Parts: sequence; structure tokens; C-alpha cells
Amino acid sequence: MEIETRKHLEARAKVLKAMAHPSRLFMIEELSKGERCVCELTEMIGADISTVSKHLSVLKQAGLVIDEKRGNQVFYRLRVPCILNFFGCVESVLEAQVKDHSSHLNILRM
Amino acid sequence: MEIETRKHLEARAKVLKAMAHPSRLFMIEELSKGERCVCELTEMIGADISTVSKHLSVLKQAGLVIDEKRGNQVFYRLRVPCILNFFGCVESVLEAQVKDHSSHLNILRM
DNA sequence: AATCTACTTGGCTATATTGCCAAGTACTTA
DNA sequence: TAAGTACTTGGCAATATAGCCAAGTAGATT
Repeated sequence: MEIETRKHLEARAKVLKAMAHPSRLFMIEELSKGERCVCELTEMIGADISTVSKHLSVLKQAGLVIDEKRGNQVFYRLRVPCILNFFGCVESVLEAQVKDHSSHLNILRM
Repeated sequence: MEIETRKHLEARAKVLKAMAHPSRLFMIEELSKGERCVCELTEMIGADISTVSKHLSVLKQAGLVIDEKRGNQVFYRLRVPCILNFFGCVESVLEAQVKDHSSHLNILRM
């Protein structure tokens, strides 16, 4: 495999990896509705604020969100709006799994 | 956060996590062109066959691929064709990063 | 200035992931 | 049946991730 290909794959993997956590997915969904401060996300997620802050920093490192300090709060927002379309496909993977599961059940029923 | 929401987020995170590795992204791309046996993928990736086999098993667990044994080879193929559209958005994240980087350079130039 | 609120960062432990080698399975061919 | 090919699985060491607490920073309030 070429070195360029590998670098490109690594860059894409980094973005996906950043999204690949339940709390971070939640944040992305929530931020798709508009900007949120760390304290709002913390309350919704119900983890320690330091944990939430670190998750947000992962999203920021991956280029998915932008932060802006206003007063003593820090607001985060999505940097790329299309992120959400993303989930359509993830859903179809999950639906295919459900389908397979039920067809297994059908086989058992026969 | 509700328990249902959390479960759903975990399911989606699992799919993304399975994709979030350079070699596995490569496999997905390659499989989008058609089925491939483990040995073909192994040669392209250049890792140990056991490593490649384990990566494929991660993709399978996540419901992204299906395997079929024919003779003494095992062929893998994508289970959900839309996976590739996925990457359009990842690309736009990466492009946004490049843009930001170059605007930083512009600032330095001023 | 002292205190409060909202965060970030360091440090730690527990847990998960990665990738290799070695060993096992399952077909195929000699 | 013996040996080869194509895989999968177990086991291990190195590395990365997750989440909490404690400590630090920065702006707001008293």
C-alpha cells in the first residue's frame, strides 16, 4: 500500500475514531441543534465535567467541533454540518443487523 | 440521558469504532469494488494474515461485512452498500482542516 | 482582594486495542 | 494418508483509551 494512501486512511480513521464513542455521538447530535456550553452537555450526559471536557477536546482535535469562550463559559459547535447525514448509513447497518436477527428467528420457527 | 438513547448511541458507536482503523477503512474501500479473499487483502495491506483476519472479524461483528467460505478460501463482502457515501462527509471534515490550516498560514503571511 | 463558577489539565488505575507468533482447523492436492 | 494452502484463534506485550479526583486557570461576582 502506498504511503499517501496510508496517510489518507489514517486521517479518515482519526475522524471516525473521534466519533466512535456514545458520549461523543450524543454531543454531536446535541450540537447539531445548536451550540452548547460544557456545563449543559455535562448535565445531559451525567459524567464528571472533566470527562466531558476531554471528550470535547477529542472532537476538537479531530476537527469536528469549534469552541468559543464567552464570559466564563465555553461554547462548542459543529464545524461541519454534514456530520448528521453520516448517521443515515450507520442506521442502515443497524437495521440490516435487526433484519438478519429476525430472519434467523424465522429459520428457527420453520 | 434515557437508557434507550444510551443503548442506541452504543450501537452506533460500535459501528463507527469498527470502521475507525486505517486497515479496516482500506478493507471497506477495497470490498466496495467487490468481494475479496483474506489472502488478497493481506497482501495489499502487508500485515500478518492473523492480523488481517482479526480486523475482518471486527468488521463482521459490527455487521459491516459478510463472509463466505468457498474451497479453502474465505471471501468477504460489504453487507451495506451505502458505507462509501459515508466518506464524503469525513472528507469534508478533513478539507475544513486543510482550509483552517492554510488560513493560519495566511495570517502568518500578513 | 477573596470567592465563585466554568472550565482544562495532570495523574492515576482499569480496561481495551493492536499486532505478532504459534498452534489449531478445514479444505485440497500429491 | 501426508503435506500444503488458507484461514482462525489463543496468548502475549506494547500502547491507547476512559473516567474519576485533584489541582490549576480565567473570568465574574462580592
